[in-house]
Amino acid sequence: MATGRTHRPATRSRGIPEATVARLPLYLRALTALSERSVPTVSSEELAAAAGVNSAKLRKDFSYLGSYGTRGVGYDVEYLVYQISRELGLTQDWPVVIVGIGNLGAALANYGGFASRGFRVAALIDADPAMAGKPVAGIAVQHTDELEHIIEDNGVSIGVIATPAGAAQQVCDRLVAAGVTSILNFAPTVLTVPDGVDVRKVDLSIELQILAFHEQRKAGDEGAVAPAAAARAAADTPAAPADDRKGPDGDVPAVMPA
Amino acid sequence: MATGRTHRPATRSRGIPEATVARLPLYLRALTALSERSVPTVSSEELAAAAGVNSAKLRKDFSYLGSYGTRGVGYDVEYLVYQISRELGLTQDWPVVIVGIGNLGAALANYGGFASRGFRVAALIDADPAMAGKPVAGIAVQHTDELEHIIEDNGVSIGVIATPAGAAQQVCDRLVAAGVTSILNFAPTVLTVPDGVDVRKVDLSIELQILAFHEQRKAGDEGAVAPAAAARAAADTPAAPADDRKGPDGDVPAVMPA
DNA sequence: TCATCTTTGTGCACGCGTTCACAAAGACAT
DNA sequence: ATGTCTTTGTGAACGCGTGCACAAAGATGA
Repeated sequence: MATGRTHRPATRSRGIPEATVARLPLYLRALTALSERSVPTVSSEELAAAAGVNSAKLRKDFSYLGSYGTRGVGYDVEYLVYQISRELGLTQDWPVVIVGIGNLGAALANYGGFASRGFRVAALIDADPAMAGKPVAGIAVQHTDELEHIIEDNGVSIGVIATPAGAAQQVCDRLVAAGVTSILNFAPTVLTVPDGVDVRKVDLSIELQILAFHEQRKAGDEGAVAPAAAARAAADTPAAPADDRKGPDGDVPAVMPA
Repeated sequence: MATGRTHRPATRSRGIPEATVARLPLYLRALTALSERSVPTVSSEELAAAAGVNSAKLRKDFSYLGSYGTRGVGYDVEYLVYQISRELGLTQDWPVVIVGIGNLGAALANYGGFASRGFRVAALIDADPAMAGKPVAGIAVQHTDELEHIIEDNGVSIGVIATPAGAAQQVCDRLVAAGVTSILNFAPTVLTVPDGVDVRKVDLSIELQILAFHEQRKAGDEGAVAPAAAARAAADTPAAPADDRKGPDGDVPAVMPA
């Protein structure tokens, strides 16, 4: 099917909106699930529901790819999986290094999402000499001294930073100097990078704070009657030393009291 | 200094743009750092640089809070820390449950970001009976059977899902039924929730795929399709990680509202 | 008191993203 | 072949977020 494609939109690739790019992985996931169930085609309506978005938005997104749906029928699942994978650059193998093998780093190393689609953990790097050689997720941890070496030998262009905040910028600088041009930052810090380097950040505490904002607003709107949460939360609050203390959110937390 | 604050705008709380809310935690972090260094006041320019945003944007953001800067001087650090904390609802203590204590769940439980500002891990929950009673981050893991019990007893309104994708929706349904109205989802699935429940998702594989897209585009721009080879060519600026000073702009926050 | 200087707060314009609504395109049945 | 029915692709309008640029506000000094 879809053999006689005269030519692809090609030049269109340039202008894919950022918001659309951010949704492509979502579509890809839904499509992959359909593919595994051997569903041949899917309508924008169905796929949109599966991806949790608006169908008009989905169609517009696909239109940027030079979408190839069939009116009256829908989209060919396999074909779309291929197109999106290609567009996202997942048809090639991306070696990735993870720096900072603490709890989070180890969790990331073990995360299946890495290996599943186009990504390969090329190395795990940690500053602690005691970690060197220790296997995590089947890969021996290497010392930070090897960083530049590893990046170059493996042609790594994507790095994941899971170090404490205090070390993040320094690690970032070294990664960039060694040739990394895309960074996924889990450390709660603002990273400064030269032009041409992409940084995306994942920050748990920020996400929680945003939720807290909305949660508070809900409680206020409802006159504090909705969930039996607000009332309880206020009354309760055991011990906890003068929480006036805002720890340096950067350093590895010494497990909380309680 | 800046003591005679007469009254606050109060009613303004309603109309804070979502984009602004998402940046408040960023400002708060920068301000907290300043506070620890006992810096009394800060200008929008300085604070913006520390938070990695545009100064005009920052001023506009603060204006939604009914900002209280002093022209010709800047903002009072302590006062602003308090205002933002209050706006985000961090002056109260939010009990949080983490469901799914695998690698990621354990990492989250150990993460200092939780305890540092207004959040308290009320319980760790896992479906594996073998995990029950086992201490993680100083807290004994409880079995899923206790979920509803825990939520109610502790007045929990925020839940974190770190289970495998397959279990996420079911866990989500139970959390919501028990009274949770805000969910932070780490499972790679689209969660369906009733109106009034907020869901924010953190998805590693999506973040990586977005990076891969840009990485591929960089490589393509350079002419060849050599993944890391071309990348290195672009980043051949040797050393000098000193100060390339460039706003980390051009990239959007990691997660957007579902 | 007045002039000058710094920095905030915001009106305005612009661009991006979302959504609606519908014409065009194709499948399918007769 | 022709008509009907389904679903795509997109033009257009709208709303939100961003950044510029400047007037207003207050500090500071003479």
